[in-house]
Amino acid sequence: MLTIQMLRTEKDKVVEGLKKKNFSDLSLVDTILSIDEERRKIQAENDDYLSKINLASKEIGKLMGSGQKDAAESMKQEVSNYKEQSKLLSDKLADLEKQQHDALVQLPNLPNAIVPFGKTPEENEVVRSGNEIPVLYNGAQPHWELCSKYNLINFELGTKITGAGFPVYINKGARLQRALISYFLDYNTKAGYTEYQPPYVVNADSGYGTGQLPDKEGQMYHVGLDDFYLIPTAEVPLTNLYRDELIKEEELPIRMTGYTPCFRREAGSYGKDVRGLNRLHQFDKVEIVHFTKAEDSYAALDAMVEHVEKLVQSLELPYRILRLCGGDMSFASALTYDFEVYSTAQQRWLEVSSVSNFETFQTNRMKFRYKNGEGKTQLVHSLNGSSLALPRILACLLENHQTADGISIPKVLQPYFGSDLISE
RNA sequence: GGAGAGAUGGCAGAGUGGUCGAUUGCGACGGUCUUGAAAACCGUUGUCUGUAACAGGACCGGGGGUUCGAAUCCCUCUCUCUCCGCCA
Repeated sequence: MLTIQMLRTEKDKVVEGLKKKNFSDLSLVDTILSIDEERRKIQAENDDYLSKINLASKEIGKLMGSGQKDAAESMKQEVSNYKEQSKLLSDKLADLEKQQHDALVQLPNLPNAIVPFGKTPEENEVVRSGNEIPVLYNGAQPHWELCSKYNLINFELGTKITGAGFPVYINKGARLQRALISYFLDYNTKAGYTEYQPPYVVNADSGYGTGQLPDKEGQMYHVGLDDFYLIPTAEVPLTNLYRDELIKEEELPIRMTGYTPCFRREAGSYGKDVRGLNRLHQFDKVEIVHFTKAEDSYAALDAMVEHVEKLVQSLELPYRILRLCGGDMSFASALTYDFEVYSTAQQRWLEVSSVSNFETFQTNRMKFRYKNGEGKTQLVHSLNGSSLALPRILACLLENHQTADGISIPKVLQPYFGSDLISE
């Protein structure tokens, strides 16, 4: 969430940013500021009463000690008056604090200056693209046909044991997926990311920390008996590792990578969007998370984009990188680059990674801070990205690398997969 | 799952109703001494809120209560440790 200090000192900038993000309820800013003003006024009044109570209590202690019971009794009477006043004010204060917080979390992050104006995905900017779109042989098929032709993934079996959107990977399909995960993790750790295996289930505090809760509650699977949530992405457990931490400047930057399954309810999706591997309720993903000092986060974002780009390039898939426009960006992001690979048989672009700088939006809510050289505490900047989401990569590998003889495996994967071809 | 013990500042660890936001040690930072370093000695060293700046206020795992006054007493939740049981 945005800091109240920013709203107070840079209101115009905030409003301008919210407009770019197509946030409609701009009056919320004034509402928050007036709550804040009231809140501070009440707090000052209440603190004054508390101060009087503290002083009087010390005085009573002294009076009791010197045997002046009558004087002590009359002061007790005085204190109880103060306490009544203070009780009223502190109830009001708690209410105002809650109002302010509830309103503040509704404001999205402000977009960076280079974020394009726009409302829809069509207005995203293509930054660059790479690898040629292949010309497929006559008789090429979409990936779901290839999955059953080579017995790689069985969608019906998943439907039987769980439901739609939970595919079963079999034989070479399972092996290819495992090869991709190992390759991605090795690629990330070689670049300096530390590998983590976090829990796949998190508590509500973690959900709040990264912003899935309260608004996107319906997107996560909830384990009611224990009040846990299945993670929708490794970003949630990895980023929350540093919730409520205060670290030294020298500990930054922190770079983490982790492979996890991801669980998403995807309520309301339908049609060609969910065909085959396009959109699933459970899928695998390797994530990278980066924490930096404030002044380093945009250089870190560029480095992450370049890192993911080289990874996609190495898979020999046609791709493009988009800079998302204000209206298409996520709630928490200040700047996002999406990676899409081209699904040649479906003739559409599929998103396989989204790399974002959240600046202090997540860390403010999480209270993740560091002490800078001058001994001042500052909010850490957080960034994350996928590297990469598995199913759509798998789909595009199958479709783009299919030949009449079978599916050829990109060079970088061959050591992990153990072969250069999937054939019947 | 059963029984017991515990949770205090970056870490260790005192503190069982008032002068405790908290003894002390370690660590860290600054200084003296030294050619330099170590040692020794002196000093500083939590977070949040609030203010123009002071002041003021809150915080001893979370929440609630008793009291004029709570780290200290009571209730409750969470977590950790020890023993027993079960188990990949």
